[in-house]
Amino acid sequence: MGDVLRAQATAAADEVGGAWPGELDEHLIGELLGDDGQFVPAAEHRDLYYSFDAGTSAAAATAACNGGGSAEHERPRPAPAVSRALCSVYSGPTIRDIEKALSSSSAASSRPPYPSGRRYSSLVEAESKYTSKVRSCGGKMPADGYKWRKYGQKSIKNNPHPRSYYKCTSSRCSAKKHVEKSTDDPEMLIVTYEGSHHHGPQPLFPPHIAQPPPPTSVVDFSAAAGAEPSSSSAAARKRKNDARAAFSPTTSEDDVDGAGLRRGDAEHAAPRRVATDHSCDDGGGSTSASSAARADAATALSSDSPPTIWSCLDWPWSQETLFL
DNA sequence: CGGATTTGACCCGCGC
DNA sequence: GCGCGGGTCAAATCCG
Repeated sequence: MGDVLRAQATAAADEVGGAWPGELDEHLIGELLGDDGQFVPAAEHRDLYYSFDAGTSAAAATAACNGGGSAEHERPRPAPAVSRALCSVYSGPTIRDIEKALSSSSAASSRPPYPSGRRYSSLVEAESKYTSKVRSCGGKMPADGYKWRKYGQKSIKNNPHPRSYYKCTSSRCSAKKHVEKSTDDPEMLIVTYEGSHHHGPQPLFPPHIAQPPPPTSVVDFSAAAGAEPSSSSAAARKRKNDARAAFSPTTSEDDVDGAGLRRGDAEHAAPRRVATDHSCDDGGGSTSASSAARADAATALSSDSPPTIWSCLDWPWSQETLFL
């Protein structure tokens, strides 16, 4: 989880400092992340995280997905292409989500940290389990920067939509999530995260996808991902490969209802259409959404986008979190 | 052929 | 103790 947090914290710092990554970033990240990589809320920086109001609503998320629109806060809106791209890339917990989770769990302290199964869940589920409502883009659930493997699907009582179960593909990572459609609003995906990511980077924009931003806004994937200090080129290569994997269309998070296309179907039905059709509602599955994200991001980053483009990333913008 | 997904079976906790 | 429901496993299947 630390990697996402680090990236978000860096983005937040960038929002304030205007430089990426800068000394402020490193300082802030250092404070945000504890020695063990766990998120440590820093009250003095709270305003940095939440310079926008609490209304990171699903409606705003949809607006972001659709390329801007009704901005409920004064923050500069992302470029439409980048907005859509990131919408398709990240849907994980927000800083606010995590802080809420930690604050709520702090009340119920002295519980084992990472529930790894239902044998523990009844005891510790409030510790590192939280639910987010994510408004899907055209029925697709955007990737959240991690690589997940679906390991089960179960029909749930009182919900016509089956629940899909995912594990993080990292071998030593116990993070899990399950995704189901809301009974009230099928456009809303209820994503329940459980456990934490213990591994390194799966950054949003690996080098093979997009040119790195200008020097003033270089995205340091190794740092942004919260990895331990780079100790070898092999580790660096692995991180890059992980980054690639994070972008690979290996999950079918959009296929929450089990009625989606198989990978090949989704990928080949219109694999490049959405790259030019700047629509969230591409109907091509997460694969195509990711392709669109990559294409848009590459376009945004390699074109005349401002160097501080990352500072106005309004991500994650489609979260309503309900902590259990 | 390796990796990811699907899906039925199985396990376990909980309520009655 | 039993049944129900949720979560996980693992073989089968699919795809690049």
